[in-house]
Amino acid sequence: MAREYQIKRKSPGGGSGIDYRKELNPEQYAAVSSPDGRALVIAGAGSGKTRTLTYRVAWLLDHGIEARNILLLTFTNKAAREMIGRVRDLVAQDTADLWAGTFHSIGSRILRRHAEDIGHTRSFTILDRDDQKSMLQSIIKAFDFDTTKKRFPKADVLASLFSLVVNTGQSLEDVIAERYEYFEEWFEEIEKVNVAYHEKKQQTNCMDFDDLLVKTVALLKDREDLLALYRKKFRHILVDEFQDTNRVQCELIELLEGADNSLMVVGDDAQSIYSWRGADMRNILAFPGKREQCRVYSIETNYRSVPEILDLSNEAIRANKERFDKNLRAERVGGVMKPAMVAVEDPNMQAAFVAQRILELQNEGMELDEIAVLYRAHFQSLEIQMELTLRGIPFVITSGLRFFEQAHIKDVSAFMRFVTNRRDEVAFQRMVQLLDGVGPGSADKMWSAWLKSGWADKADPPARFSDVFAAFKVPKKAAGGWQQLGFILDEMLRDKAFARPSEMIYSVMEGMYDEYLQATYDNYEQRKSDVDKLMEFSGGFEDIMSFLEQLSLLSNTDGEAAGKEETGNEAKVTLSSIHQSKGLEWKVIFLIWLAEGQFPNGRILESDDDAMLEEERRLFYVAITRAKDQLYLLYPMINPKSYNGEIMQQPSRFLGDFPAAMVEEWKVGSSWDSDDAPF
DNA sequence: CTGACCCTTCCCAAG
DNA sequence: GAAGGGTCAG
Repeated sequence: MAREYQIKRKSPGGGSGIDYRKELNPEQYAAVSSPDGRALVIAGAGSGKTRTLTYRVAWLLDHGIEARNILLLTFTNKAAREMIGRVRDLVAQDTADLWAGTFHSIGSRILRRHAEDIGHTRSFTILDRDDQKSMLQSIIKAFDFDTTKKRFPKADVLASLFSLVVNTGQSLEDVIAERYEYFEEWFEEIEKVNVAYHEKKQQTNCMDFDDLLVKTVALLKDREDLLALYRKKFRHILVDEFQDTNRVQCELIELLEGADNSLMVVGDDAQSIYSWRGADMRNILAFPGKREQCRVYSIETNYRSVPEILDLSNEAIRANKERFDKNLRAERVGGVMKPAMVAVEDPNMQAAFVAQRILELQNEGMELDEIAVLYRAHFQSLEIQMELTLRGIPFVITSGLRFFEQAHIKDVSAFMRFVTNRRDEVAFQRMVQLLDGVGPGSADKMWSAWLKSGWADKADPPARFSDVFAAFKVPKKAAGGWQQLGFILDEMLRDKAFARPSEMIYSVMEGMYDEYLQATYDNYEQRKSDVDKLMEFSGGFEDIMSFLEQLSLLSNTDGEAAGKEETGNEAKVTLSSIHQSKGLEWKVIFLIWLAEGQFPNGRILESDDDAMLEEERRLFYVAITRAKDQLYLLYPMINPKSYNGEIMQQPSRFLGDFPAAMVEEWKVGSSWDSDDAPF
């Protein structure tokens, strides 16, 4: 295979030789070349926001700023990787010292360095939603509240509630009153659980996602020396998707910004779609007002969509009251078709239409990876998945479940978590309950024995876990497995250091987990191949701690790194929630389930909350602005599978927000191939 | 401890 | 209309 090798040319002045004026439009250039200080860039959909940010980074590097003095905050790790990759292609400077990532990953990075200062160790575990749930369940169980007269909120409800408290900065009482009023009579108990939850995280050396932000902010507030250090480090801060930052994130930015660092935030108020996790549009709306001498740039030339689609999107968002007025101008000339408005009988017809249209497009020469099907909620993709499978159309799906959150991946990593963080009770419980004959009861006893042994609190792991374990009383049935578990953990140590992540996974699989998978699941092959992918991914890591950290911070949109699909490089259709499609684009978009109660979502209609409905409309806006060339708006008239029986659906109100003349109505009829006739 | 059975809940979006 | 949680017998 030929090797591709490119020389990065350096201009005589030491700069990259980029002709910024030529490669950017005047609006983009103004933002990219902004002087030091504070700047807000309002960049409409498809206006080259990513391009602007990457060129800004290049500009800074070109003007003598060192990579280690730049902090780039993005919404997903994937976005960070892409931007850094593009910067690297642009400039000759080494970008390895540039900090780029999500708020969570940056927080995690800072906290690892100073874990001891906040009562944790460097090997703290990051809890995902599932771990939080287990921890909360055991806490609730231990309290043993009297729930005979009224039911107590479930663990995952409490997890959302506590998360909202943290992300909005409101008190527990206010959040309950505002969003969970039906739990008000449990207020005192909920507060107790919250306190116990925080204590337990501290005891077990664990942090949840929110802690990564909150504890970073607390650390910087608490320690002037560290704050000064990081302020001095991050002279230039850039923030992407600023409209979706929440209060804690904003606080972190402001702390690092200090009195004289440069801060450029980029965003689009029309694309704010995360208020439900605490995002606050006021952060972007109030940004200039809060700062002296803040420059505001507006980028309104759209390069992505044909005018037919862009005009539609401009009309669609106009129905919202809360917004900056802007008018995106299309750079592109007219396309081949108006957006299609397609009423179909039911979800099956909807799926059939999408599939058939995809095949036709493919015949016309369209690559499948230029096509996406977008929806409000993951479950709405079901019929599409089945139909595409049936017709042999390859697709990738961004499911709600992250790679790391699958049971078998979590099982394997529980071993690694426990070896590195011997206070990690959740991991311990998970690990030992894999043994035959061990359930919650014996797991509890074993954990107590482990605590009593004293090894949980020592800085170094025992030379041999098996020796420590040998003294424990275990159920007869589990004796063999228990001993084997000790040996597996021993293998994960090399003298006093840890084995490589890939060696650890190998030990777990060979030692017992492969057998467990075979005995437990009927889709053994699938799960085994996931673990293989995990092992492959782990090959890139020497250090177990950074491996585990990466794993828990990976989202499914960050995707391929953990190797979800990636078999071959065959082009595939993308199926995605609208939220996860943010920042991406395709030539053809199918937007499905445009019915009242589906999109806008039923709960939002029930709540009768204008602000939430406007966010829903912004979501619609995000969806249609993903399309470059073709847009299909689909509306199923009947929903046969709603769990209270078949119901007729009204078309989404969003379809009435623009003049009918802007779309072309497609009348869909159907015919049966004689072989497939139902009668 | 495990598996069978019944009951309730749920189907909103994610780092 | 499935799936997860709780309960009870073996």
